[in-house]
Order: sequence, then structure tokens, then C-alpha cells
Amino acid sequence: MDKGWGLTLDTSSSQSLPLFPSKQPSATSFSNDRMFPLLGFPVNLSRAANKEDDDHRKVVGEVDFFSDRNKPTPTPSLHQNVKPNIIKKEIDETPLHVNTGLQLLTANTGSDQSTVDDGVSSDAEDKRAAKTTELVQLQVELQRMNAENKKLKEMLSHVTGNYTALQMHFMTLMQQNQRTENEVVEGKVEDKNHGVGGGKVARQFLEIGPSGTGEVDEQVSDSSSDERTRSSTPQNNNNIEGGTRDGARNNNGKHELGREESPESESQGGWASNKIQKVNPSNAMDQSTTEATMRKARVSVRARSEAPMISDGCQWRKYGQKMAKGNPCPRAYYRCTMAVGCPVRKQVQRCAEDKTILVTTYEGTHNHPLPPAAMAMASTTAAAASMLLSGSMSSADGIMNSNLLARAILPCSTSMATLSASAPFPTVTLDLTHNPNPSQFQRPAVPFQLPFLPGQPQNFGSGATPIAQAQAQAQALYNQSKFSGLQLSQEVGSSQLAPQAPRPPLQPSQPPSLADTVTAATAAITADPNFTAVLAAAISSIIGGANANNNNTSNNNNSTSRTTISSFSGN
DNA sequence: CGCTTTTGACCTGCGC
DNA sequence: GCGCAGGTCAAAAGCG
Repeated sequence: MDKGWGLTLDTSSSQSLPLFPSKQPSATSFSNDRMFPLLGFPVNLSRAANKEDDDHRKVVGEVDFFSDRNKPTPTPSLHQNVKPNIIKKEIDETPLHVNTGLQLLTANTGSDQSTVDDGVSSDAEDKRAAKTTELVQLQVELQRMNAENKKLKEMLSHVTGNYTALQMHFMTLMQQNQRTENEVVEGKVEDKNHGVGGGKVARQFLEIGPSGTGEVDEQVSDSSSDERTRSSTPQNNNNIEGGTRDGARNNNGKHELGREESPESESQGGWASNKIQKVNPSNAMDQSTTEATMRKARVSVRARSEAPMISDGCQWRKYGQKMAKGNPCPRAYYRCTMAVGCPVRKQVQRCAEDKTILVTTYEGTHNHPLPPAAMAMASTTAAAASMLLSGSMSSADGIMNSNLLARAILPCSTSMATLSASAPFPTVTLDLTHNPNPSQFQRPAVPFQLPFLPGQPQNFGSGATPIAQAQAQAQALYNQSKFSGLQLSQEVGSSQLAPQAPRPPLQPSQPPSLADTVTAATAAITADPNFTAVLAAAISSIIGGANANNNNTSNNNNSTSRTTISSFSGN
């Protein structure tokens, strides 16, 4: 189910794992307790018990020595010899334990007994006996709750540890993947600079090999061997002319060699899924299969926008446009131009049903440093792809992950995450076209904890607390999104914001106007690359998102979380 | 002049 | 085998 990582969290129900108990109207309620860090776990750190204990003291005729409410009891005669100061001192010297009001009750019991000792009537004795019995019961209950509390904390610690390990494992995999891609590109550039031919032809020559047989070229670094393995298909053995062609399409009618000159098709596969299916069934099959699946993963974002293309912080170059069947709007193909050989591509097309909806589909991982804004989207796509593929490869269509993903995304973005691992390309679709919930819009559900410095280098993979980084970023960027997004919405509405037009600096002081239309706001938010940071954080902090969702479940159910498994057609 | 966009042609996979 | 649709390429055109 979950790749056997040793951590299974069924976030669909909070009953199976009582980590997050809701408020209970018992004498040991957590109602006045502090929230446990990270997960909102309630912990009773107060000396004085909560309101119920307070009420209980009133019932048993106790004196509240911890407040200014030291009023005479209803039976002052019973307390005339009581010395509050002495009792308070006694209580203060009583060792305190976290999560318990036992000592207090014990002290109060003693005080109560000392008070009752002065009484002589049988009624008083009966009452005292009843109170004593009740107090004993309360003490037992408190002890039980203490034990349960301790167990819960242990469970929480265990789960947190597992989650941290899982998070680090995920980040390690992401870094390795990124490093491999960088090595691939660097190897190509190095080969190209060595002057064997030049340009595309040289690269093709090197990648195919001097003989043009598609065999492994010794001049190419080991890091790129897998890509050659992918391109060195049995069919490539027939492409003898591959090494002599002039860079145009080869005579064999096989365009795959011509695509080899496109590094993105190799390192990431790009949209050229056909190549991936030609992997040589050798011992590299297992590795390449996983990588190929990784390369095929897509992240699609549906958003209302009047702009021709959403601004995601990257530089794109349009390399093609096609009319897709069933859609009068053309589909544009872009590739990232921020670095030579960046494998990331995206498709942009308007929805046929609603032309105000812009569908942007990303594939691949950047192999170069990114600005923070672009980092957000890159992290989002990478994390979403990894999340999607981790489910598609091991579980039934990533149902579990789809739940987690949607739960993580939805509280922040009011979007609908649709995952499809059974489609030709495993695709996660973030539908941002639904009406946002104002309450969610204003308050991120992810429990942000750390301050965010916009100027700080953002490295999702190196920090010991990547989740905290992501959360912090999400908090800050989310706030920025609320401002800059609305600011952009005005531009969109007035001047039809041009794609990739330089955006004015953020103006946090500008008051957000939630009275804008939903369409304009969504379009603006989507156009703002900062928005994607929220998604990145949400995906990265998948568990946190689940917890947040869990909290939402216990507090309110106004989340419009909806997870569906569908077949993404790409249109 | 260099970069980007446009656009027609080509290639591949898939279904019939 | 043929046609269709998706995806890509590269020459030509456009633009600053």
C-alpha cells in the first residue's frame, strides 16, 4: 500500500488513531490546555485544573487560592479555622507534574478534610464521605488520563519520528534525482565544448556513438549512461545513418534520433513518451523503469486566467502549437529556457468548456538553480509528481496519496486535486477554478511556525527541517499572494496582463479586497508564482496537511475537500 | 543581429 | 496497412 515505509496514516478517519482527541466534556477535559506544538495536540500544563475542576472545588466547598475569588464559602463556619495562606504554601510546595491537577486536588482534599474535621454532625460526615469518594474517583480518572496522555505523547513522538524519517527519505530521493539530471546535462555540455563537431550534430554524434549504432559511448560520462540506454533501443541498431546525418530528420523515418539532440527528451523524457517505451530490456530496466515513470509524471494546473500563460517564475520558449481534437483552442508547447538543456516543458491550453480556464501542464524537473518564485512551482511539480508516482507504482492508482495530496492542498488553495495514475501519463490535476472559501482563503490550515525571510536561500532538500521551511515559505508567500495576486487581478482586468511581463514589486501594504470577483482573484493568484509556494509547502508537508485537515475535521467541516480518480485525457 | 514566435512538415504510437 | 492525434522540429517571419 505505502511502499512499506513503515508509516501508515489513515487520514480518512481520526478514530482509528486517537492522536487528536476532540474536546471532551469530562472532568479532565483538554479545553483549557495548551495546544501541543506541531500538531495541535492538547497538553494540560496548567497547575490549576480546568473549569470542571474549578467547578468541582466549588461543589466540595473548596477555596480557590489561585485567584482573587477567595470568597467565603457557603459554609463559612466550617472554614473559620482554615488558614488559607498556610494551605496555599503547602500546595505551592507540593511537587507539580505536567498534565495533572492531582496534587492540587490532593492538597485541596487535605484542606477540605482539615476543614471538615471541625464538623461534628453526621450530615457533614456523610457529605465528607461522598466528597471523598468523588475525589478518589476523580483521582483515578486523572491518573488514567495521565497514563493515556503519556501514551499519546509517545505515539505522537513515534509518528513524528517516522514522518521526519520519511520526509528526509523523500528529500534525499529528490536530491539524487536532481543531481543525476544535472550530471547528465553537465556531461553533455562538456562533451559539446570539447569540439567534437558542434551544436546538435555533435551532441547527436556523441550520444549515438561514433559508429552510430547506439552503443554506449565511452566519451560520455556514466551519469548519462541511462539516457543512452533509453535511446539505445534495438531499433537504434538500424540507425546506422544516425551518425552521418546533418541534424535533420534521419532517413529511416525515425525521429527519435532527431529527438536525441533534444536533451530534455533524454533526461526527462519530455513529452516524448514514446522513447521511454523503447527502453532496452536489460538489467537497467528496473532503474530506468522507475525513472521513466518519474519522467512521465505530469502536474496540471487548471486556473481561471485571462492571461495567455500563467507566470510561474520561469522563462519559457514556445516551440510548437497544435490544434487538439475536441478543443477549438490551440495547445501551445513551451520549454524552459532558463538553462541550456533544461528538460522541463509545459503545455498551455484553454479549456474547451470554459475558455476562461487555463490549463497548464508541467513535466520534468529543472536542472538549474531557480529563483524563489520558480522554485515554488518546481517544488510543487516535483513533489506532486513524486507523490503521484509513489502511489502509482505501489498502490491502486495512488488512491492513498491522492487523498493525502488533496487534503494537503485543499486547505490552502481551495483547489481540487485530481490524480490519475492509470492514464497514459500519471497526472495530478490541481483544479483552482472552484470558488474559494473565504475562511480558508484567509487562514492557511498548515500550522506555520517559523518566520520566513524572503532573501534567504531556499533549499528544500538540505535543511534539517524542510517541512518547517516549506511551511514558513508558504506562510510568507501565501500572504504575499493575497496581496500581489489581488494587485495583479486589477491589472488583468484593466490591461490584459501580458505574459511574462515584468511584475511590479509586491506591495504588502496594499489592503486586499476580497470583494473582487472570484474569477479575477483566482486568475491573479494563479498568475502569481508565489501562490505555488503554498502548494509546494502543502505537498511537502503532506503529513502536516493531513493533520491540519484533521484539525479542520474536528473543528469545522467547511472544507470542500474532494478527491477523485479520473482519467486525464490531456485536453 | 540575435532572440522569439509562427507554422507547416514530419515522426510516433495507437486504434481500427 | 491506414488514418488519426499528439508531439516535435526547424525554416521563415517577426520583433526589439
